[in-house]
This record gives sequence, structure tokens and C-alpha cells, in this order.
Amino acid sequence: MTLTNNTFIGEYAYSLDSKGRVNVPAKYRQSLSDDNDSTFVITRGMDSCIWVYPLTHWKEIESNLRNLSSISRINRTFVRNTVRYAFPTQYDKQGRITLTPSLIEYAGLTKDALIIGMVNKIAIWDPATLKLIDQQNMEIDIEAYDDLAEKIIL
Amino acid sequence: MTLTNNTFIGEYAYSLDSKGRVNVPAKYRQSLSDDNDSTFVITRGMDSCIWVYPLTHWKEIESNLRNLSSISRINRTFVRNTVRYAFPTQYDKQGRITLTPSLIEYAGLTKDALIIGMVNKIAIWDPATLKLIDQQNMEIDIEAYDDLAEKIIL
DNA sequence: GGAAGTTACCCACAACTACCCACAATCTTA
DNA sequence: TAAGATTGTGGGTAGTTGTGGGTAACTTCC
Repeated sequence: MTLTNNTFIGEYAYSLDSKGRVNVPAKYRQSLSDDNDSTFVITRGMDSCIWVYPLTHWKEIESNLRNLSSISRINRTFVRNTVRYAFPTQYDKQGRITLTPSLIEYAGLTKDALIIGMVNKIAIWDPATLKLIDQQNMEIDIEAYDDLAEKIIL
Repeated sequence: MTLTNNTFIGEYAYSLDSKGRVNVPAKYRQSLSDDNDSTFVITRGMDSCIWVYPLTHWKEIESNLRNLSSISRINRTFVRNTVRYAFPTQYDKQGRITLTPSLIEYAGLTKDALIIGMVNKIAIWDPATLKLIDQQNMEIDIEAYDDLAEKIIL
């Protein structure tokens, strides 16, 4: 029994195998609701990581995209960029998903893959890349950060 | 069993053969619902690409066109331009569709063809042309783009 | 009507992918 | 603590996918 459907938290360190497969944390598999049919949609995320959506969440995005007319240039561009690198995968009997060479290169993955729950989606990072991004984020707007914290953490 | 009917996402790099045929990604063939009868309607798209509609989607466009009175000059012109370059094709046993010389020229295709899912239709690009368009789009209205992103991606 | 060109259908094959089984390490439970 | 179940990782194999080209039917033009 799962408490929260389609909710992903926590960090997991796995390895990328020679076939480009990464494990999906068992906890995530359990919290994935049945109407996802063991399927995730994988795509490029921001800051060179990979985003992994549960199918139901992706479908919401998709239905929003469906309503954008292709006559507007900005819409066309947005749809194309959003969808371009995305594709659905079912995890195999061992609970792994296969990444494409293109995504592996984008995220700079080599041997290790860090999987981080982002509540409604999952992020896959190369550990070194994430470290770098975190260092850059030291220069982030501290006040804005604290404002957020006060609102949300209580 | 298909998860998502008539939904096309992802990017695929194929080659145009000497007979003007391009492969339709296997994933797209699977997600094409049966009432399309393996048929796509191919036509000119915006920005020198080729648009490929599943038959059912094209029929919606057609029925909208049907309701436009030919008395208005603007309607006549619009109908003509929309329908002019469109024609239906079934994909062959190997899953390929044949493009006309006219469309190949319009899209500037030579050897490589980039196929990009646009959710409710498919676009075929010459890789170099798309690169150029993408560069031009760097000058797009960033704020409007980000607004879209915040609304849709979450 | 017949030649030349075009199109539709078929077969072939290399590369790749999805599916399966195996096993060691870890966690659970009695 | 011991037995059993679960989890993470590796690799083999059969089926699928992408690509090329051959042949017969059909169209077009003289």
C-alpha cells in the first residue's frame, strides 16, 4: 500500500550500465499509480539534467500543448522544443528504464547516475554536474530563497 | 495496446532514400489509431518543413474548411492554400511514406530527414534548415515564451 | 499500340532493442 | 539468527526496426 500516489522524494545513487539503462528506485515504482502503466516520459530538463515524468503528469502537459495553434510562431517553437527530446518508456522486469544516447550525452552521464525526487517528477543527474550547478547557485538571490522557505516550510 | 492514441512526441533522424521515401518512427505507427487506416495526409508546413497529419486529424481540418463560404475572397484563398499541397499516403509494409519531389524541394531535403513529433501532427525537417530556424528563434519574445513555459510545464 | 518513365508492392539483411534469465547484495520477517 | 523475499546489476537471444534494392503493374506521351 502506498500513501502518496505519483509522489517522488529522496535521493538515490545508481549506475548507468553499458546498455544505457538506469534503475528506477523501488520506492518510486511503488508510488507510481496504476494508470501510468509502468510508463515514464523522459526528456531534457533544465541545467543539463534529465526529467522523468509519470505518464499521467506528462499527459497533462500534452493536453495543454494540444490547445496551442501552430499558426503562432512562438507556439510552434515552444511545442517543438518541449516535445522534441521526450519519449515514453516502460521500465523492464528489473525496474530499469533505458535512456537514449542523446539524453545521456545531454546530461553528461558516464558511470554514475544520481536520481532525485522532485515531488511530481524525477530528475537524473551526473553527480559532478550537479555539484557544479550547486556551486553556481551559491550566488542565487538569498532573500528570495528565504521568502520561499518561510512560506513553505512553516 | 497503445498508451496514447494519435500522439506524436520525440525526435528521430532518418534518411531519405533514392525513391523519396522516409521511415515513419515505429512508435508513431503504434500510436496511430486504427481508424486512420495507416494513412497520413502530407502537406507543406510553416517554416519550410513538411507536416504529416493522421487522417482523423486532417478530417477535422477539412470539415472546418467545409463551413467556409466561397463567396468571400479571403475564404477562397485560404481554402486553396491549405488544401493545395496536401495529399494522403499510406505507409508501406516497412513503415515508410513516399514524399513528392515538390515537397522534398519545398523542405530542402537532400539526404537526412529529421522527424519531430508535434503532439497532434508530425513535422519533417531538413536538419540544416531547422538549425537555421532555431537560430532565428533566439530573437523570439523571451517573456512570452517563459510565460508559456510556466503555464504549461509547472 | 508501344516505349519510357513512374509508382506500388515485395523480399533481403544488418543493426538494434526489448525481453528474458541469472546472481549477488541487501533487507524483512519469523 | 536463519530463511526468504526484495533489490540492483550484468549479459544472452529472439524479434523488431531501418534501409536498400528488385520486379511487376500502371501511366504518360509520342
